Amino acid sequence: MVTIRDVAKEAGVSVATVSRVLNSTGYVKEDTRVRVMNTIQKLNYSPNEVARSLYTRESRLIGLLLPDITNPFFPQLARGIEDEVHSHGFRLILGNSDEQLEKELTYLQTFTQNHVVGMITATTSLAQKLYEGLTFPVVFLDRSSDQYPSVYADGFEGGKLAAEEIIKRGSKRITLIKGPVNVKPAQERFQGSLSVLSQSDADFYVLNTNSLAFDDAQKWAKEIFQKYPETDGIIASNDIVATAVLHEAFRLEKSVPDDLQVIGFDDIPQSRFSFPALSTIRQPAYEMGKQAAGLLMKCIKKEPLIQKQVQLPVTFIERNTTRKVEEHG
Amino acid sequence: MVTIRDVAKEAGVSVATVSRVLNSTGYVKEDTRVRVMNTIQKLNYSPNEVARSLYTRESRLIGLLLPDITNPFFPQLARGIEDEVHSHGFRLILGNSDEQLEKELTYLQTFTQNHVVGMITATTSLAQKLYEGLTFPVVFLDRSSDQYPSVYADGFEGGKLAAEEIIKRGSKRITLIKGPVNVKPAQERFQGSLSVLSQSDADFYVLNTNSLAFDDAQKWAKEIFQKYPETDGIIASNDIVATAVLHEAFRLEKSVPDDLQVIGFDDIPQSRFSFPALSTIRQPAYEMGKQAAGLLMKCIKKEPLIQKQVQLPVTFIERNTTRKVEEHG
DNA sequence: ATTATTTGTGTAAACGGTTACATATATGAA
DNA sequence: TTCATATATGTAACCGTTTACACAAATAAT
Repeated sequence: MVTIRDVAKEAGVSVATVSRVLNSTGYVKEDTRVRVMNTIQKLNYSPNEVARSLYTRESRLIGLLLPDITNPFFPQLARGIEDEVHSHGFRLILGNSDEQLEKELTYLQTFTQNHVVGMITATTSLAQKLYEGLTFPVVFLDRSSDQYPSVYADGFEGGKLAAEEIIKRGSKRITLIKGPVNVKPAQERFQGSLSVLSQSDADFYVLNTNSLAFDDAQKWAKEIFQKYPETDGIIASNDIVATAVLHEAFRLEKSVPDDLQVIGFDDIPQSRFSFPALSTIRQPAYEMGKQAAGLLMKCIKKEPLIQKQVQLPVTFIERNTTRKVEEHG
Repeated sequence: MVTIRDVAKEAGVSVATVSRVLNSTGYVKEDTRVRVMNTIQKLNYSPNEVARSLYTRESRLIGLLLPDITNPFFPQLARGIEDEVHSHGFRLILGNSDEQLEKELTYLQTFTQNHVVGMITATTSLAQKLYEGLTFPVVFLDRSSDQYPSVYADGFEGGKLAAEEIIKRGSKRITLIKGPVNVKPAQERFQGSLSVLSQSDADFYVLNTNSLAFDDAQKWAKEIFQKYPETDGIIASNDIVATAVLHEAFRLEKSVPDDLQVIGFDDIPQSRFSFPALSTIRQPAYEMGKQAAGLLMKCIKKEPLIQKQVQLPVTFIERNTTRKVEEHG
């Protein structure tokens, strides 16, 4: 491995000078600058980030903690983050927490030990105070926090929107799927929908669930049609659950959207490929990731934050699991 | 930040001793061992990975280079890798290459500069020789290589399987979607299917495409039914494309699987939620990730590899976009 | 009792950068 | 000319670990 000393010797200067041209700091004569640059090229030298990081006490790494990259909502977030931080010269250390405290701790330690300059977490921090001792800035994503900068979609509004749209389109016996209690965004949506439903003249039934995973979704779907067969509108906790519901509805030969309307949440990429294409409340996942990363960049560069909390708007994406509103006018 | 010296002083020993208990190397008396351990606990000391890495010249980081985490096939791979390496105490630096040489280079440099102990790449290495100068082991995933250890599914066999199954189930005018030429696994599948089709008595039409992305898939789908409206069987280059095809078929009110059979490739998680549920050739993505990581672990630990190339079997997942074989006898 | 070996611990030199400080020369102002 | 300042470069300390080496005490072997 070629070190800064090799370059210095070859170029006939001191390591300090090489360091100066590398970082464009201090004074260095143009002649020597090009000489050093040439030597760097010639020796194919690339500075050791670890050594740099040891002295400066910070790396160019950013920690990213997600519940589970396998859940189709998160790759979008991750990609938005990656694109943004990459353009600033930072790289990501990725961790899946599975919403388990232990794994979360492991990664917090990893991030600290590796001198990350900041982190973004989309995990329901089971212990917010874990983050207090950290020496680097933290941005919460897909979770709100009043202590820390955070980026999240307006879940409550999204929940309201879903309920309003489904009512507006004529559902009278609505099933509201309540996501896991420990997943905060899911609860906010739930509360939003609940607030609308409880003031409407529609009957409604709340189904309690404890997971948002593929494998469980089908189970909930079956359960709904058993327990509440006359339901004519389902507000799912996310698109995965909605898709499972759709699937089950087809199996039971229910006609969507004529006899049954379904609304999802998230607008994951594959939702528009379901049949019928899923109507859903869209969270701008990629954008959320980008914004969270942007916020973190500012924290890192110690620029003042205009606003610590960024709440992104949700939108109703009208596709084919809901009826056209004109039809019902 | 509490350092090893703080611990040493507090425990009344030298830094060497602390290091010894940390790494369980050399001799250290039981009394002092527990004393040091207690001090570590008391001061909440956690060793600085960067300093460690500088001296030992290796970190506990592993580089992971993917084409695009947003493509639903890759999160599965990533998760398999993460689970495996995590259990060995390693962490991941994640990069998206978008199959661009420049980004690939950036990450190769990042990995080197950060002293990763190894890397896994699922990118079509545009320049295999880039990997020659690397100081750490590399495992290719979802790509075969005879130089480097690699883990991949049997794409050729998968392609054959798809063609065989669709023919067996009675399609006579088959459309074969040829994925992007630069995506090797897609080409292998294509070749596999081609080899079967060309020896069969079915008519077939090959559609050239240059992307596997969501956004383009719908375009190809429309194109197929325009150019070859009488087709009664479509072999898609992956599940995303297959889903788009399905969607378009529904729009055109084609009956699947009665008038049109569709087979995908990959078996991404959401494929079983499409309607009709997608028949597909399954690649065991999670398992592939795990195996690749396992191979890398062995390389890192300098254990001998029993086999450098791991080819995982593909399987036909019979769902509802293909007819039952009995029906056709 | 003497020597060899095992056990236990400390000192200081790495690892490869960055930067405070020292020094020297060039340039400009008085 | 003389002093102040800007420019240019080098020396060495430091970041927080690991480990080679030295040394001493305890234990085992003769």
